[in-house]
Amino acid sequence: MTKSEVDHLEDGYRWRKYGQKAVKNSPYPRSYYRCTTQKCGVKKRVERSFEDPSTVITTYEGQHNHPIPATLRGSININAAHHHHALFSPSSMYSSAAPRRRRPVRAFLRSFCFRWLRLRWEENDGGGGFYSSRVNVPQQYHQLSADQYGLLQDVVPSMFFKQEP
DNA sequence: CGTATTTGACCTGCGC
DNA sequence: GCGCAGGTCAAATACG
Repeated sequence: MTKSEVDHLEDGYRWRKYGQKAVKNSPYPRSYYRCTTQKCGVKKRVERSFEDPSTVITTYEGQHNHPIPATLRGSININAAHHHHALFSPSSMYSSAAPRRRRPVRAFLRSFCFRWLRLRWEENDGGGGFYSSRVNVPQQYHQLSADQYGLLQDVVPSMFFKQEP
């Protein structure tokens, strides 16, 4: 979920739109995209929240079997960082004070973890919020820079979501 | 021209 | 079955 004026957020990959449908009980349509890289079956859905029209909901399905296209590497979403602030997106990897300076991934993960925990806490209904209070960032990710967001996207959810019995 | 998007038709699963 | 909702196809269209 991302606060954004624009519907389609730059995430480092190339997408081709293949459908759009009306969503019941919502004035906003849902768009369907496929990754344009051959043999990569990743899809995503994009829709605007009808409870909170200032946020867009992007749902990814599958895992990319290829790196981020070279033409987009290193220039992800720098401009968009001024217009919206994602809970977890490439734009949130750049500090607002110095948008063009990349933050180390480990620092980014810490701040993301904090925001994520706070959000879960705020919306806690007593039933479903599972979380870990500690984040162990695998060693191999310490040296990654923000332009390797695609790799992070694959590992971050498994680091943060801890299912409790 | 080649490539991406638009958009109504089509398909599929599900509840009744 | 039937109707609805979600998901996909593909011909037409737009656009560089």
